Amino acid sequence: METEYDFSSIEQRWAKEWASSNPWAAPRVPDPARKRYIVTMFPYPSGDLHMGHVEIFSIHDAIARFARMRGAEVLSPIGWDAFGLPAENAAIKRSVPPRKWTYDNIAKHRWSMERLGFSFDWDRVFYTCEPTFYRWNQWFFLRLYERGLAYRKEAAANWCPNDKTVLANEQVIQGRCERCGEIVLKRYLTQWFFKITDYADRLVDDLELCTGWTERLKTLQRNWIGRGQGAEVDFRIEGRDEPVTVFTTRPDTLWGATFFVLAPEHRLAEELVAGTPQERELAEFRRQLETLTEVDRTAAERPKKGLFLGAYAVNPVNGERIPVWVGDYVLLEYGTGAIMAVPGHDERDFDFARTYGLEVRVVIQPPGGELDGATMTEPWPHEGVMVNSGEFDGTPADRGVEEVTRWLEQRGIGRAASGFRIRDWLISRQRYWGTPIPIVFCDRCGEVPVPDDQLPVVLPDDVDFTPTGEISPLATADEWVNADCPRCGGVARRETDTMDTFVDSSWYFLRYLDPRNDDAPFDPDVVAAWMPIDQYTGGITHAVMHLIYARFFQKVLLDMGMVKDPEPFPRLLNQGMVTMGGKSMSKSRGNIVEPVEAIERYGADALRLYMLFSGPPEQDFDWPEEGMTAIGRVTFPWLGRVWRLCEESRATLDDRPQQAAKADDELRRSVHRTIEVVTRDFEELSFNTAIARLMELVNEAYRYRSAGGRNPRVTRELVEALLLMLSPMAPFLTAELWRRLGHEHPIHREAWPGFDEKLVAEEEVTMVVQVNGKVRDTITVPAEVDEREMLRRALASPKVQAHIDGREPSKVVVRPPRLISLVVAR
RNA sequence: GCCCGGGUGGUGGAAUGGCAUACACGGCGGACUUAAAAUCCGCUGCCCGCAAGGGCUUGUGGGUUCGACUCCCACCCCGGGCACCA
Repeated sequence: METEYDFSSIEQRWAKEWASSNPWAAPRVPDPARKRYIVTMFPYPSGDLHMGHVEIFSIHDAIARFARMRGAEVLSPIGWDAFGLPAENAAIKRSVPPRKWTYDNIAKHRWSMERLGFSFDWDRVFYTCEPTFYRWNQWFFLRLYERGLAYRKEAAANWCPNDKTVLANEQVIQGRCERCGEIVLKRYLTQWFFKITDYADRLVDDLELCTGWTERLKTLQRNWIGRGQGAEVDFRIEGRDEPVTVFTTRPDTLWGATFFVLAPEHRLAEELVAGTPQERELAEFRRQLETLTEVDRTAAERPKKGLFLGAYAVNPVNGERIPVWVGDYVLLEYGTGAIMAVPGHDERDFDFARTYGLEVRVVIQPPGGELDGATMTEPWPHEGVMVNSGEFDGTPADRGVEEVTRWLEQRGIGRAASGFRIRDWLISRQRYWGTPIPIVFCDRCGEVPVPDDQLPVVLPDDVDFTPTGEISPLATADEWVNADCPRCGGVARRETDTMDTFVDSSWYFLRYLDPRNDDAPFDPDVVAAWMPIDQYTGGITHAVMHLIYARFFQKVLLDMGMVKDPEPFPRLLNQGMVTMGGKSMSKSRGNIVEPVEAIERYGADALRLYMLFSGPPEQDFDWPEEGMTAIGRVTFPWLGRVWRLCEESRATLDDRPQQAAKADDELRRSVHRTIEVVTRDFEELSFNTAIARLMELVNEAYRYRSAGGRNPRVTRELVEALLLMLSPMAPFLTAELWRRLGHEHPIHREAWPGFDEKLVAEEEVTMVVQVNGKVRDTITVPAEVDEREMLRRALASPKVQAHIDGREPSKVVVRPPRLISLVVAR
């Protein structure tokens, strides 16, 4: 027997054994009834792991290990999201090639993961910066291209002057670069997009299938996609043949449209003014807008500016002639870039109308109100009854929306439609360390996709990757850029932008299932056997980036017939952030806490347990200033208690008599009750309470021993159940003690303990007696006590008598066997 | 402005409408020790009281109920998302 818990040598020995044998390899194809695919968002390798990683991997690993013990065939893979900006930035700063920097960090990550005992299937590891992975990014790009889902266009793009690349909308947070915080500028560039807007409806609708998502996350995604339901209406412009369509969520207010507004950048605007006195004014108007950043242009209090174009539109519902303006509050990218303005019932149109002296007309009267367009000081954007609207007068506005839409459809001048806030996904990046886009530009054939059999387009190694902001670094690699046109064999140049790294993370979880496939991204049959992911874990920070892109990808693959599930991760646990002083840990803030010190001082088990015990997984965890010493006060001493309990039980396992004392019996009951509750805690991913229950059990075992309890069979049962339940959270200590108990079979292959129903059922319970809603006494009663007996015992209590004071209860509520509530008149 | 999430001891946190404050940290006391550490055993929401006991308490105010941290209504505060999106 060893009284000293020598965590360091124990953990290092087991870590070494596991690293060399990969005990957690999963089968290629699982038994469908028993499969559990459990994935945690793969890390980006900058530096070592930090405490956020430790928390999420500890949660993930507890889930995986628990599932295995319950008889599931578990796949718990890991890989690295290895392309991306930080590698380049670090490389520029220290003149180390990005590849080397990345691989060095992956080595650190892997060492820490093994040292922390995470039970990943190491046979399936891959890095996204390897051609064997990214060639399939290129392959998918070509499939999207064939379907018209990947396209190139000139548009105003978000440009980060610090990172010298464009960004997707999702990577711009309040006008600033998600990565570096720099204010984002607008630049007109020709860029590649994925047509995620084609899937916007499905991305909203299928949130219904994400049953294991929090409301919070679903709201985030709904807000981001921003679906507005309404109608499209066709307006004729005087002197032009083809109509102009507008989008509105309020077709019921159509009769109140008193002018028509185009986005300043709208093509139609320049066509309308061509050759008129307004031509120069419009050019000037546009020039002034261009100097504004997105932040300034959308600033809330900025007064609206507009310009009358001298043209007129015709309102299709009443034939009225209304002036056409451009207005800086109308966005080209939303809806059709053109609106019907209803100043009586829209905040922005009202402001604009008052600024330029345009007519305000009331077509919705609020209940009891008598609005007057000439004198009202604010619009009425709420419900009411339609007026001045021809045959619809008297219709309530909410019903009017539907009825007018139907009416428009019958006349062929409008139709039901949705507008979306989400924009197509801009995937081009003017940086080096990413997947080359498999397109060449031929002088004769133009834009030509690289044929499948010429993939991968390998990222060249010796490139000056310093971003200049003018051209992509790859453009300087002449030898690489110059290529033969796949179509005509003539002179051509490669596309020099690389793909957003979120392309990699949009399907990496499918590659784990067939990681060495050289003929296809994956075998659809293998994927069908493992998918969908049974439990996904990761941070909330990816709510509108990774988690939307990956869902989009999955739906494209569904349409291609490559996968069978509409949603990749119907069950998702968003663990909270690990912060310090309320701020998220980041390199630039210098508040990153790495796990090495904790592992050295207290061990991996103590650290893992500490992260799990600190609160529910989805809650943020503020790492305390004295976090290190907290581990030394909270979980480390308790592991010592477990150690001593088990080792001492081994020393006294032999010669004691085995009479069934009452204390022995009680302890056995506690063991079985703990198994019942802890099992439920694991199922609900409530690891903090699971640990609390195990602590209680250990406390009870100590009390039993200090009261002289020594029954070897009871002690053994307790110790074994304790180790089994603790093993998913503290794998090293439990593996060691399990072996010391004499087991040949490793604990991680043991079955999760079951409990005896008869032992869990209680013989005696504490009955609570309430008088007028207040607890006045607690009485121990047999579990099968009946209502009459409960009343008899309650009334026999002197404490209860003191409060009812001889009066007859006017009402008695009995909830056998735990509660009786008496009501007496005061 | 719209939409989510949250508010419980000194601290992290626990509670299918049924003993609020489990478990743990911290604090206080005791045992062991020449002593300290480690370990083991107790006590620890607030107020009144010598005590027995009583009163109060889950952001605030109301409501439903025999009974509310939990359900309903209104409000306050904190965190997050969206926001000139027609």
